Amino acid sequence: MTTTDSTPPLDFIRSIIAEDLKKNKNDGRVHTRFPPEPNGYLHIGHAKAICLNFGIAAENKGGVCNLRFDDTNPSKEDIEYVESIKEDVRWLGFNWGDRLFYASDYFEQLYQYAVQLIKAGKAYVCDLNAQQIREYRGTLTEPGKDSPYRSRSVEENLDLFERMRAGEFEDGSHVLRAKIDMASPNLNMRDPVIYRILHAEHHRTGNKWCIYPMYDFAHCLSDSVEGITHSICTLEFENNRELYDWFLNELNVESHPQQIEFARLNLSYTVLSKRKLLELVEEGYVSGWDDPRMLTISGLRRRGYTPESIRNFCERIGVAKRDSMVDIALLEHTIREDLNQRAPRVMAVLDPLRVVIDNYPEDQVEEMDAINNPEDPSMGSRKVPFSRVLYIEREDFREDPPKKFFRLAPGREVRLRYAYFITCVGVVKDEQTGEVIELHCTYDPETRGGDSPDGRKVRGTLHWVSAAHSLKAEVRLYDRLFVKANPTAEKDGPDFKTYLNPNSLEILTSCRVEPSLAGAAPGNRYQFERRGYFCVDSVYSSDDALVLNRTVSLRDSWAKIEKTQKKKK
RNA sequence: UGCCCCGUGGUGUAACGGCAGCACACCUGACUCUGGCUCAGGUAAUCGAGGUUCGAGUCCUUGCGGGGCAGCCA
Repeated sequence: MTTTDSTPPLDFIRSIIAEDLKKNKNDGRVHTRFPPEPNGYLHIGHAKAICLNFGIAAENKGGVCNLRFDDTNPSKEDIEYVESIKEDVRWLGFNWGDRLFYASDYFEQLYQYAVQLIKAGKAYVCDLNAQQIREYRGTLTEPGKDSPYRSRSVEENLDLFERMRAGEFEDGSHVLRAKIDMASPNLNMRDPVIYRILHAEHHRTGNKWCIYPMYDFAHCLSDSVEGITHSICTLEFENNRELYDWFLNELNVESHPQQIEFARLNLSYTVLSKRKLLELVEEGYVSGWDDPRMLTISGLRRRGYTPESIRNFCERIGVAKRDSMVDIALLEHTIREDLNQRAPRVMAVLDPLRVVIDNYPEDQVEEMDAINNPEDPSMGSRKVPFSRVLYIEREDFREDPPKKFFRLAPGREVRLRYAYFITCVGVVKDEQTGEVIELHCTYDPETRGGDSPDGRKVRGTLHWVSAAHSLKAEVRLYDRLFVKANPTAEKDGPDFKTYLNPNSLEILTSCRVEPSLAGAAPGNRYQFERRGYFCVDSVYSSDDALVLNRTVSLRDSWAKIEKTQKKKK
């Protein structure tokens, strides 16, 4: 096949938009919006929506994307959330320019739309309480019945609605409802509530209002007011689309956006619903919204993820209508891929084992040349001090090495990266516990820099630090938050928190890192050679106490070999 | 049980009605001063049954399976 054009295939939403553009629908405009409710922190699922909406705007000439806060329920919302959302969207690399909006900006306008609906005989004030409304709504299989207040006169409705606004009534005593069809097979169309009384202080409008519009009413009209062309939302709003269109048709607005639904993101071994995340925060299972184990944007940021890696992830998972569960391994892949290119390499020993080089001069210190990033020569090199007493990783020594173990063992020679070949000549153990507490080795002075002039090869290369020169550090290792791929799978199963991974956080307090990490700033990212990617924690780390988070481990084929070896036994 | 939506390798996603592709994961091998990276290769999929058609993952019918909807939440 001859490929004349190499444009990547479009997802179904971008295809719709491309078609619209071809037909010059909306005068060729593309205008999207990202409309979070400020009632929690953004997570990786929101990142998908953000990348979609801002991405589509950016891909199309003249396209723009609004940031709009859907703040119609003051009882759940807070200014803390709007600030964090703005920060997160910005951090992800998107810019809403001067297009920052709030549904609360439109409260007066929305009220007038409601009045218009009443005047058209398409809305009425209902005095039924919540319980009664539910009963009158009918069920999935049975039609509902009309509210006794459905036939109030326009005048009476106008009067009542005005008094609702004026604060004459208590919460719950009246609602404004759209007059549609109590027998509709779509429950959303059975005279939905569009305004409720809520004597609550709003984070932006204060006490100006005591009635607030419902989502279905506010959202379509906010979209319309802003001139949105494509209103992209998640699948659970599919049944709301009929209502979305109903309001815009009845009110005869000039701008009628098209609602398009896509499947929200599910990720294995975690939960991604605001309610559940909030539960984890409030009940203390994690340290906060930005706990590095949380798949919130702020958690991922603190964990060491880059915006690029997250955007890349969102691009690769695609957009479709099918319910799916993305493998967390793909997220881990995208951050490894990014950090492999940009993270400076450094040597750090997480679980130190003391090594004495018996034939190395007591007071000698050599500065070894180490490459900062083999993937990027422009990052140069640095000096790493080498001396007689070193630390290596405890797991890099086995007194009785299994098959295919290429690291240090009694009598075996390995390379210390950028330094010398060493051979293990002695093992010192704790007399009580039998634990190995120190190794004695000899080095071959001819192998300085890591190569042997006689062409001798070694199978293993270990990372190390000089005991006297290394810095102490605390390292936090994170594992998946849940032990089950889908902790919420069973409908009537146990609470999702029963599947919490008890070992999702491991704190190592006696780590040793090479001296070049002195003064490392919060947020700095490194590759600890042979261990993984780490970043300086933005909360706990300080000048005199380094704390690093493991973003993700390196791929570890030895761990796989060892695992299959154990299985065979 | 009413209405709406969705079924393509293990996972995610492509394929004007015309050779089922890509990525992750997994398994080999090569290379390597990171058991990393890179490179080469491999295993593996159209939910079932009918129908339309020269030809169906794609269109139609139907069955099965999954998800959503009965907030004065969004």
